[in-house]
Amino acid sequence: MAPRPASKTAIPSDKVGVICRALRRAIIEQALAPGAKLPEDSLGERFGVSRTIARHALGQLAAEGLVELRRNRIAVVATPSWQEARDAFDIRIELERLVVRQLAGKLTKSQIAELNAHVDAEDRARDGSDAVSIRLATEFHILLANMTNSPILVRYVSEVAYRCCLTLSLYSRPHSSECAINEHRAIIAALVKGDEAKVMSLMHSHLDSVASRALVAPAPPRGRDLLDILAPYAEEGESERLVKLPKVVRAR
Amino acid sequence: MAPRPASKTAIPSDKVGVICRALRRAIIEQALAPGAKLPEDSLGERFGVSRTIARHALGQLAAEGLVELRRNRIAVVATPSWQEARDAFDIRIELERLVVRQLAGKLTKSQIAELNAHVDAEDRARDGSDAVSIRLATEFHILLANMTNSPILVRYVSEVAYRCCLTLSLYSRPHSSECAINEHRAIIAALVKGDEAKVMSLMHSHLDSVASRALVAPAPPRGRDLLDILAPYAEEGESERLVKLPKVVRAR
DNA sequence: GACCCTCAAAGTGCATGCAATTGAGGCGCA
DNA sequence: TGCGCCTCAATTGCATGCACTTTGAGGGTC
Repeated sequence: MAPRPASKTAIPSDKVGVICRALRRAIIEQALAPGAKLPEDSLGERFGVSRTIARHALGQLAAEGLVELRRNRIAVVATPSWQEARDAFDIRIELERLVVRQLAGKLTKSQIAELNAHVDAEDRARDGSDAVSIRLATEFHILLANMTNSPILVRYVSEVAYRCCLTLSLYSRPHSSECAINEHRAIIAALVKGDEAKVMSLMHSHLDSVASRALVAPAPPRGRDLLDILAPYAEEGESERLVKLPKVVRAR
Repeated sequence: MAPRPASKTAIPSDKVGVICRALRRAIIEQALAPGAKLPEDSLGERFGVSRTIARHALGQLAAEGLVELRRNRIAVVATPSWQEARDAFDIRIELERLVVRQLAGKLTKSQIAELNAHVDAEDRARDGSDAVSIRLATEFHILLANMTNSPILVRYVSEVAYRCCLTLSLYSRPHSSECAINEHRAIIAALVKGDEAKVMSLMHSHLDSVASRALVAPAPPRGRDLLDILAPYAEEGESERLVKLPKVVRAR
């Protein structure tokens, strides 16, 4: 075995998990934009593991919908269609309504404190980069899900929240997020008060407004394949011609 | 609804996918009961691939919650706790309400025919093994999800349905499923009629009744670790003692 | 100048090999 | 007999190697 550089391997390494978490975070902070290439060996080299492990991590992320795997091709950060984005938000709304329904009136003092602290952090980050704001906002929802103590719910909410985050980076215009922060505070308040119906409706309208602020037009383009971008402009029956446009247009 | 481009989520049509599908099916038909061991090399040998591939498949199934992966230990078919089963059903109810909401009044003739044909198949299988009935019932729900043309929704519904199926094999007593079949027919009828509210409530009560028929008592035991079974019987403060019981009791 | 053909470089698909960990049976001891 | 330690086969964790596929750059042709 290759001489391992003094790493404290006494702990269960879980290298795949490490890579997954790193990539997830990079993706939702838009350090890795949709369409970015993720070659196995670069990944392996970057994280000090073999291609085998990098590959395994990519497989997991693909199952979560954050990465697209095509046979014999380099993996890329997923580029969800507008419709998929809309679907993801629809699912998310239902799941998070479930979260707050389970949580209403059941939060402990320390949980409430934790939530408030998180929103405070969101507040402080308002002047920072959009990417960080988006990540914090997403993490607020995941924090909530965690408090349900339902591993399944946590997993689904996290996954779908990450996906939504990814779509935001594709379809969203630069937005101000103050309102979102206030909505988070309102949700906490309703949770504490224990008003189940109220908090479900708050969560619903919160996510709905995030979605509709973000997914304004079904006009996608950024980072997508030129062919896809041009498709809607093709006249009826012209698709054949489009495919054969000169190289420069077909370029990726 | 406008015809949506078919899912491009055909991830790997390769060997990993084949193994995953085979194992999923074996698990929901209870050919592989919860707790059953899944050694990488047996799997590889059985499917004519190397351990690498078998391992990858196990990773995917673990991400779906059908398999439990413990470091340096043989993978086993998952044994969800009673609470996890309940959580899975709760999530499933919300997701499937979403499915029928999207589908109400929008089914094509051929889709309706397909659904009816499936329920007929369920009917015919009523005399067969319980395992097949359960699988067919599950596949009815997945068939519905497929008709939404939302890859994300399909994936989540499938996953959670498989999980529920798995829990049925753990906690359910032998049950008669005629009522379930009739409920399926009622759902189709309401879908055709386009009564959104009605079909959502039908789906809700259908799944709720399946869940409550199945998850009767929070008393689990089959196939679980002895320690877990004995845990509730431990007196306060005795847990320490329990852990140190002689080997024969700790046996798995 | 645009097209097409060829081919090497880059990258994936998968099997295999070796080290590390586990747990089950065997041996000694009370 | 019963309990604990020790050892070894079984099994996983991971890296590496080889074959195959895709990519895209260069050069020849019209």
